[in-house]
Amino acid sequence: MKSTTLTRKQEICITAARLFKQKGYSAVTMRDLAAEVGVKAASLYNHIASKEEILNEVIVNIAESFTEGIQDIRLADTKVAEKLEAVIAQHVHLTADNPYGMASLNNDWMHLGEGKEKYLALRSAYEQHFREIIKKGKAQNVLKDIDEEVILFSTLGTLRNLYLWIPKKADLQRSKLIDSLCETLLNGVKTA
Amino acid sequence: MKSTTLTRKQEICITAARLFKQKGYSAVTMRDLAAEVGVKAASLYNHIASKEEILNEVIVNIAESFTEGIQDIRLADTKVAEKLEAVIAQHVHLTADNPYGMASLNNDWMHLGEGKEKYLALRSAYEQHFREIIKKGKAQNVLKDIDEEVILFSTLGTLRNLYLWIPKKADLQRSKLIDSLCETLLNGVKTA
DNA sequence: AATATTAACTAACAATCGTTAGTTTTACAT
DNA sequence: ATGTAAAACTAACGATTGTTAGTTAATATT
Repeated sequence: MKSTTLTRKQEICITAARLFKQKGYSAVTMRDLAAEVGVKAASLYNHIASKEEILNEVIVNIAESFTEGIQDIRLADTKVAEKLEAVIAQHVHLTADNPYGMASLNNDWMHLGEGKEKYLALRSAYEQHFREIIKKGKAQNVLKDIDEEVILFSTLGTLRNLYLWIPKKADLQRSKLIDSLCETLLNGVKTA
Repeated sequence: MKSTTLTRKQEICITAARLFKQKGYSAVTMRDLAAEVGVKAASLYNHIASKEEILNEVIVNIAESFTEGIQDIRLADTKVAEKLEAVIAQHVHLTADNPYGMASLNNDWMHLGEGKEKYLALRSAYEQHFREIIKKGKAQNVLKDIDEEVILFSTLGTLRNLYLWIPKKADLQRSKLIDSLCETLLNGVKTA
């Protein structure tokens, strides 16, 4: 049943993600969501099992993309510098493709029910892959001798916030953004 | 009535901030908060006017500290490089002093009522001060010719996420953290 | 000791929450 | 045209929400 037209379920989840970004999961009611979809609240349950399932749908798919992506990057036969650039590029692409979902992933994951453990495992795995790339970079003297955790969370902090301002700068081309971010994050903002 | 012992109102707001970080403003009920304070829900209203007032109390004070601080930094008679380091240091200090409040400020500001405009004004002012420092840095060739907005939001992205991992790395000394962050954010992570 | 104030309590309110049941409409295959 | 399945609807449920009213216990002031 693959097609270019969206399933009603997909439409519900996409609309939900947009509302979740605006007000957070807990503040979005099924009646809010239904109104935005153009339907009564009860009708949503012809397509989804629960509010929580929507959140699962929104979050877990993205989390899987991120973790699978960085695993591929880590295992690829490339230099550390390229890996880091690839990680940045992946963040830009996945965020630009789904900025609303990224908001839920960042802010509403704690409201996941049965899927929470899976999400947390994916996040841990993601961070671990990232850490290993950084370790390798330090071992090869490609990266400075700065605390690994500082490098990790500093970089990740910027990348995890992309969802907040990518939508506001829609004019900025992805490739330009990726280049600027690589320069900023890897080489710094100060002149030599 | 200044003293080292906390007002009950302060105790409520501090407890609330901690819960807000865990579950978000909307998901924290007055009964949750009351239980954590060790009191019945109705008793909270002897000290606060509404749930919303608590959020105001938590957020607006911090926002004022940030904006006043960066204004001072911008207007001070210092070099741009020092200003940037001061901004980073301010973020570390204010976040370490109140990581829970920072979570609310980042994630729950949209639930402010009457105080929302004030918050948004403070945030805009903050970003504008930051932008001006960056502009000056570029004009003086202290900063590279990278898109101002990329520099601004990249740096701010990292700093705004400090609340997430400062509590997890309580052992890391503030001065060490500030140094590492300055190096990472300003000079980058790659070796020359 | 008597009084006034602060802050706790119980009980309940109207509103809203996610969700279910039962019914009617829509759309498509025969 | 007819039958079937998908998806909409109305109505309502029990639970929970923020908050108020009224009362009692504790604390401070005179």
